[in-house]
Amino acid sequence: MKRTTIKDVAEAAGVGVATVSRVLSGGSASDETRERVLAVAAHLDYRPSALGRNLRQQRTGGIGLLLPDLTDPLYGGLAEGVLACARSAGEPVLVGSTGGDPEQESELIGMLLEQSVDKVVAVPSGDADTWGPALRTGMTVVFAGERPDEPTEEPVDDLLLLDGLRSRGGDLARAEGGIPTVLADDRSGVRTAVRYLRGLGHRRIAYLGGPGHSRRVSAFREALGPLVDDDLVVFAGGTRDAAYAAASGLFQSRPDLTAVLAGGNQLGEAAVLAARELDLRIPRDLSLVMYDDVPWAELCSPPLTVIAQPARDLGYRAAELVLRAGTRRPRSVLLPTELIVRGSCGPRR
Amino acid sequence: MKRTTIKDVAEAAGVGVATVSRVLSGGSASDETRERVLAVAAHLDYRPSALGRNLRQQRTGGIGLLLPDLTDPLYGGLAEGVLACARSAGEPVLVGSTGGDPEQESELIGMLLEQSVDKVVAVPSGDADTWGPALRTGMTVVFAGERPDEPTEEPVDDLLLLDGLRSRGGDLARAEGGIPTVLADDRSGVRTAVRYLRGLGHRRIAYLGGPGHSRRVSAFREALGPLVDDDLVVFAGGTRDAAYAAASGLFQSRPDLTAVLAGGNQLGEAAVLAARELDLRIPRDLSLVMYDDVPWAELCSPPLTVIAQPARDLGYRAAELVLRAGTRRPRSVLLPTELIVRGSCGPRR
DNA sequence: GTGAAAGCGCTAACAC
DNA sequence: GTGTTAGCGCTTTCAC
Repeated sequence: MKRTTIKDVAEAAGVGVATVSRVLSGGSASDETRERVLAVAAHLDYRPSALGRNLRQQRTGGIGLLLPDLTDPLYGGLAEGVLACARSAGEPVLVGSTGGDPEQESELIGMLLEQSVDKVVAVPSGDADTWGPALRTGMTVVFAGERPDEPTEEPVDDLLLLDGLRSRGGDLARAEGGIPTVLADDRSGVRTAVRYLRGLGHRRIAYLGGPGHSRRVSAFREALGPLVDDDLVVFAGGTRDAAYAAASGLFQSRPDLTAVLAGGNQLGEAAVLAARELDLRIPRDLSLVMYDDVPWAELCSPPLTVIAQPARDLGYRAAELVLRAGTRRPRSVLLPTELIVRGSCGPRR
Repeated sequence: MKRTTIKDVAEAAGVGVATVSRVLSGGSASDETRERVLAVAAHLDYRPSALGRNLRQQRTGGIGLLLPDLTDPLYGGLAEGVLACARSAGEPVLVGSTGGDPEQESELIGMLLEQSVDKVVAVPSGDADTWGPALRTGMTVVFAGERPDEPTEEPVDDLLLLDGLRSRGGDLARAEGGIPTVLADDRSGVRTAVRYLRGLGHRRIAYLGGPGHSRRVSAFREALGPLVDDDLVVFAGGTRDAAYAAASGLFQSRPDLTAVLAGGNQLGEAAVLAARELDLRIPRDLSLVMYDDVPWAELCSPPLTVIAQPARDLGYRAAELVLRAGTRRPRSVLLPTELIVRGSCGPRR
């Protein structure tokens, strides 16, 4: 099963390969030639080989997408966004699932490098060490949805708010070693949620977090101010089991808490399950706000009050950024979150 | 930012390029040379370019993955399976999301062709027409999770049951124009569910289906026998809205039905929502069995009784098949389903 | 306007 | 055991 090459087309059309190449990439050629070439190409069902082109041009085109887990609807949505953008640009997308493990992430970066993929959108799991090699090779990378935890998390508003609603000082790029990032506005999302909870009378509010939540946590601390109780800020590993264990442990050790903010949908799931197991009624005994407006939040009983992030947009914008890089100087972007009030929060009992 | 090539390594190691190539692909070389080459390669952080190799070898390697929607946890799980298998084989994966639209599917196939990807795993949306071009070009394709509807659906057990539990006559490959397929055992899954429902006393059982459900429907009809009521078998398009409309319409037009089998998790979601809207209590007024054991099924109230398909395995096995093709003669595979009884079904009232 | 030819990074013959 | 060389399919000078 031999593939039709540019040479075949050239021969069949009685022209040189260069002419075919020109015609197909919109270069100049006499109308007559162009027509003939096009006809022949169509007739032979010719498809230019991306392999040959890319090798020649020293750039693969195509964008890599690395994320922790395709099973999580948040990342699924983000992936859909990336795919949508890539498709409209005619670029193929190479995906890898890291399981939240920096080591696997590192391996996958290696694989992308090997494939000469030089544009990557990632929901990062590793830190600077993991991404160093990629950057050093000249990869264009854009982080989406999350960014690596930083040793010292300074409470600086260093992002450019989307739509120019508000321009903030500085540039995230610097802080990130030059990696543009598309994030949901966690600070505002968390603040809104905390205010809502406080408005309901809650004072003992817990944060149930996962890996990479330093920004959310700092926003949480900031929003809660002097009310923070460090024992009420707990972190779970990346797995469902770890999340459940953390939630269950938290609820058992601190029966005095009256509200929880779950930093992600898997954590929310764990919280619901753990609460049910311990016979804590939501929202009577415990108010719950969950990050991510996944479809089941509405089906849950009671329907869950959530902080919605624009999953798909996160991916779309990141892909845009990575494709535009070089043309436009990439800037980080903050996308708005929304508090969707449903039925999982009640007044402090 | 120039990439290190095999030539650089060769020069730095004082050997020819062929030697480097040999050493790196495990060919023969003297211990001394091998060591030196390896050392130099490591030192230069050399990564062989897949581009060069693939062009030379006339096969891209890498597998394409086409599915309707990454947002659906079923497909997410399937994708994870494919990725896991591909990774252990060191193959990159190119994904495309078709939105269930044959036209987009067709375009994406074209893109894969252009990339010289010759192995693809797909949850197909289109039919023989859509996949013809791919096959004609010599692509190895394996369908997973679903297969194109066939004009005449004959109730023949033409699949090889997994684990040799039971060997069935014939070979799906023929019926599918030679395309091996990895499916969940819908016949048995549906039969089990229907029996369960009938055991509970239900007689007016509806099937809420989506695109590509011909196998499930025929299994449903078979399991229900003379009890089938054609008005109780309804189909929705691929969107959430369509699913909701279908569910709502069904419930309103046929208040006499007492049980529903939703043929997919989005349909199940729609059914729960529509029932709630119409103030039908589950399971008191209406018993529900849903296809796919998604995480939220357990969080729903009441927790949903489901037919679980091994999403991840579906993908993993399909990837295995597509990678092994050529070596082993590909055979279609049926994976078992499981009825997980939770709280969404009750006795006929 | 068009063709010939170089060469992208790699592997597989083929010589030595 | 190792080096030389010829392409894989394509784009891109550079002559004509």
